[in-house]
Formats: sequence, C-alpha cells, structure tokens
Amino acid sequence: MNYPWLTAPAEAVADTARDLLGWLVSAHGVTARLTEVEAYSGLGQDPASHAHRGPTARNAAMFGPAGRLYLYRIYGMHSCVNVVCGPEGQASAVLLRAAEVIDGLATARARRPAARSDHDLAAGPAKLVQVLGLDASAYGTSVVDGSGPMTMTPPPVPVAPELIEAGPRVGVTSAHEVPWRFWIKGDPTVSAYRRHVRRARR
DNA sequence: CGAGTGATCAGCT
DNA sequence: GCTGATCACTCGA
Repeated sequence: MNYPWLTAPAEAVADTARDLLGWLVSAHGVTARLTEVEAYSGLGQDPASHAHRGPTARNAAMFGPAGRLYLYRIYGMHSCVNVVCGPEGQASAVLLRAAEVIDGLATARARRPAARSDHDLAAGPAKLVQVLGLDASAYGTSVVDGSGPMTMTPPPVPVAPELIEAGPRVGVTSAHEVPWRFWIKGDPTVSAYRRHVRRARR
C-alpha cells in the first residue's frame, strides 16, 4: 500500500490534510470516511499546535515518524486523534475532526447512544474517537503497518477538488487567519463552524 | 432556535 | 492554579 502523505514534507502538512479527505479509517469494527480535517504544523510557526513549545511527554508521538497516532485528552473527558505527518523530529499532524460511518453502523450506534442521527455519529473529533473505540492504548500506534488498532484506506472514489472547502480552524484562539481546516462541501457529517468563545465567567 | 454551563484533567506557568 | 484542537444538556425566548 502506498501512502503519498506518509513521505510528504512537514511544511506540506496543509496539503496532506486536504489529501486525507475521503480516506477511510477503520478501527475496532467500524469504518468511516473522513469528511473534515485540520492541519497542525510542528515547525514552530504554529502556536495552535500542541507541539509548538517543543517535545513533552504528552506530545512525544508527534515528533515520531509519520503514520502514527497522536491521541490526547481535552477538557478532562474527551479525546481527539491526529495522524502524525512529516519526517521524524518534525511534529506536524493532521487532526481528524469528522467522518461518515460507512460500515459497522450497529457498533457505532452502540458506542454513541447519544447521537441524534447517523450523520451525528462522528460529527466531531471526540465523537469520532468514541465511534472508532479508540482509547489511550492507541497512542503512538501505527496506522500503516497493521500493528495498531486503526488502519487507513485510500478513497474508493476520489473527492472532487471543487467539493473541498477551506477555512479557519475550530476552537483555536490564535492563528485565526490560517485556513487549515478542510472539509467536504455540503457533507451532512461536517459540523458548522463555531468561532472560539471563551467560557463565560460566573 | 441560541447562549450558557457542567463534566473533569494533563500540562504548562 | 489556570486553561483548553469538546460534547451534550438545560434553559429562556
């Protein structure tokens, strides 16, 4: 299997993210088609990246070779997945934000009883992690050599370039001007853009 | 509808 | 201590 994004340079992470739209991700009996992704650069120019301040115990996977998972916990209760890009030592990554479940629907529904519809099953980064059944044990595992719980497959049908839209990343306080969020235009599994709002004080 | 908020924790400052 | 690459639920209009 040839993964073009596996060998792409770190500075091309935005293109890599765009190219990942339409790919299939499979884990623990559920397969979903990526409809929304975001790029995060690890070259020190991207304050929104978890790797911006250099390697730590938490973000170590991002500094490893491409094709591994970077999972992190946020707000205490939710987890999000990234696929690491770029060569070892350069911490670029693509955040998987939303997907359309195309196989293992029953399993996906069982994992997310709160979903309002099938389109809502993986309509958000934490929801996607939940539907795929990923947890901390998936941290740092490979999606390309079959050793980890998750695998990736090229799109059965390529995504038409005119259907790809770009815009500012969600929930990011800095670097609003960088349009590094990519999604498939009109896809019902893509959540509406919400600008970052600071939590209200009491 | 939309705005507000609770849940809950690792990693920086 | 504070702050977040979040989600789901509750209000009030």
